[in-house]
Amino acid sequence: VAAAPAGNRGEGTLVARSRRTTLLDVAKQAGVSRTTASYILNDRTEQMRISEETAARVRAVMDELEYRPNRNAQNLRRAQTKTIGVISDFVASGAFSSQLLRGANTAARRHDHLLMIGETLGDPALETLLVEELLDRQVDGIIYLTVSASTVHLPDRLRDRPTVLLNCVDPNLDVPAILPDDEAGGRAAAEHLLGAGLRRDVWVVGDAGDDSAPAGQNRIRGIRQAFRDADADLAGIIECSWDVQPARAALATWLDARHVPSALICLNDRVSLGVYQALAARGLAIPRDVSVISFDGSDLASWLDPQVSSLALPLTAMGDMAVEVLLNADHHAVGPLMLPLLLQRGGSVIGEDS
Amino acid sequence: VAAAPAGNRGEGTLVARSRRTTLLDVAKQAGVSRTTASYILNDRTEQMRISEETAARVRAVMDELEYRPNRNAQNLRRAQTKTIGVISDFVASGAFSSQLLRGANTAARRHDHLLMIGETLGDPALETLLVEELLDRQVDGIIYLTVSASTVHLPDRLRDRPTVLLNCVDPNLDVPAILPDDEAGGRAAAEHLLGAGLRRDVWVVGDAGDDSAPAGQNRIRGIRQAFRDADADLAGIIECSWDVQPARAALATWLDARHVPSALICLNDRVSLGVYQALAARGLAIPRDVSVISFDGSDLASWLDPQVSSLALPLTAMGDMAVEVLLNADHHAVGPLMLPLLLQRGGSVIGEDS
DNA sequence: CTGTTAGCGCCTTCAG
DNA sequence: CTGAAGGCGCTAACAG
Repeated sequence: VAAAPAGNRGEGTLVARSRRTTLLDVAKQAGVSRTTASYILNDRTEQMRISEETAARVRAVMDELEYRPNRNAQNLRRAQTKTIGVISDFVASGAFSSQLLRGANTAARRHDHLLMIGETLGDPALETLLVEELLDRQVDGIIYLTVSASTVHLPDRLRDRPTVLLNCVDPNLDVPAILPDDEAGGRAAAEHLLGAGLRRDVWVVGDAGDDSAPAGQNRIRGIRQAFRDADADLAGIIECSWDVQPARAALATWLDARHVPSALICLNDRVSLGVYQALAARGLAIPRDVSVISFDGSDLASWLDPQVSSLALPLTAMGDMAVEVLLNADHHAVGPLMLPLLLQRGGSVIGEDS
Repeated sequence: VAAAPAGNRGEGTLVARSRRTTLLDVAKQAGVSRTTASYILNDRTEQMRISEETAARVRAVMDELEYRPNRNAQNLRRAQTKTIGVISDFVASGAFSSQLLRGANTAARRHDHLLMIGETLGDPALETLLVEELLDRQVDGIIYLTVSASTVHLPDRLRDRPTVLLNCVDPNLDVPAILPDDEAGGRAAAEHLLGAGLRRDVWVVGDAGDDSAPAGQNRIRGIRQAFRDADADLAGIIECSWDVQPARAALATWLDARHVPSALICLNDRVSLGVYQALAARGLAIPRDVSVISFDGSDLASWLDPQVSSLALPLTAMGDMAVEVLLNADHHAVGPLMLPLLLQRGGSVIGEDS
């Protein structure tokens, strides 16, 4: 017995787990043919006119034996894996991508799929590698997700595979893409202020960004539209990058040089935090002295005091839709699909009851 | 020819993608046997005494034909998949789990593995289902990750599979677990204050939590130890749950009833934000009037003004280590493995230069 | 180094 | 409903 081990693991590095029960085992145990068992396993009893009782019997045996089909065998045979690949630049960038993932995950579950993720960390070489890897594994489709830059260049290998862009677009719009409707969001934000009677001396905080990240431009365009439609005037833009410290600093110097505005539209929630800090340092109260409205609808929005009203990105819905589009192969419906931002009310706009 | 289609897609729903090049194609093209090609593919040329030149030739053909091995076939044959399953309760809960995932992901890459993730949303039924699903797919191991409760009951199906617990432990400590060393972190936090001469009137903000989430207890224990060792006294604990509003409210009422403390130890960064808000409302300056130190080292810590000094959880390192332990099958090294928290300096403690 | 043979577990004709 | 047969693409043992 002591000498046995060397012999019985002749199968290279193969794990010696006790052989799993196979479909043949089930068939034998139930006294039917492997063929029949297979049909029952795949719920194709009707086509083959298999009686309900034998089907039931076989299923009982499957339960009893705790039979589980070998996914790898199925995969090999069917050349598909009930798996969706996700290529993402930064999975770890906060709740942002996480929520997209959650949406995708639950939708995938609905269709009996699982997600396989690869994080590229913005490295093109790593991206190529991960795409290959995913394709090798015969994923049924790929979701290309990005958090930072919104305009991307889709890897060639994906051109002829089922692919959906999530939170980004490709210059040649020949692939379905799921995006937030920032322009409509901008309109909604502005209309919310206008509805509260804030028609003048309203400023945007944050810069428009460049073409590769058009969210800012779109939001601002929507804001301008709404003001124009209401015959009101957007006072201007206080330029700063979209983060806490820059916003804090920019608003502080701006307040030194100017006056107290009636309302501020912050291009994201982090900017809002900076704005809150700068206003607090001046002893200005929100919303009594200044109203604030924001974008993103992240946790941070609800942490501010008072909570900032924010147009929430439909992240989970976007992730969800990405999977649906991918699996329903509505590849005819190419081009961007825009989901609306939803106003998440806080108490940062005058007249609001939080 | 017009009648052909009905016949040639007899293979059910099988996708009709032009047949990929197979290992046999490569072998033929290179004028060697399939066997040889296989050995070369798997870098086992030495064992089989295959000449360098034929190996090179075959590899050249592989490149030329853009040959990629069929992972499903390999998987079936080898009964392993170079894939790691991740079971997580809430992937979408902020940067927290995301960073764990990032660490795991890069480590997996190092070993040529990919991650497959299942989010249970805290639902036991869904958890069971996902575990089955992952096991069906023959993942080489599973990382069981949790964000909320730290003490979990590992699904039975995982007992006899390679498994690593990430950020949690199982009551029967028979499975490797990766955890942050909160007690040492607590000591470090306290020592940082003590080193700044803050020896009295130091309060903890946040409650200890229950046994299922021992982070609070551990941090507090560490804090007490350090104070005891320094012959100083921890003044007490201001109880509140670990979130912004509760902390803000608790500290506000506490300040009403008491006095201005010399320093506050916040049990996480969200509590710090609440504390900052309450102090600001009283016109108290940080760190001039009150010093603050915190735990987690999240983005939020760097957003505060001044940045709060925080003991950062080693999240990516934890994710990384989880994969390493899993793949190196150091399953002998069972029981918890604790990684240290690192002080991330802000400017919230008196005498610190931010 | 080659060729053969065998099989991983499953799915799908096709002829009973 | 059955049984036989073929094959997905790759790996491995074995006898040349």
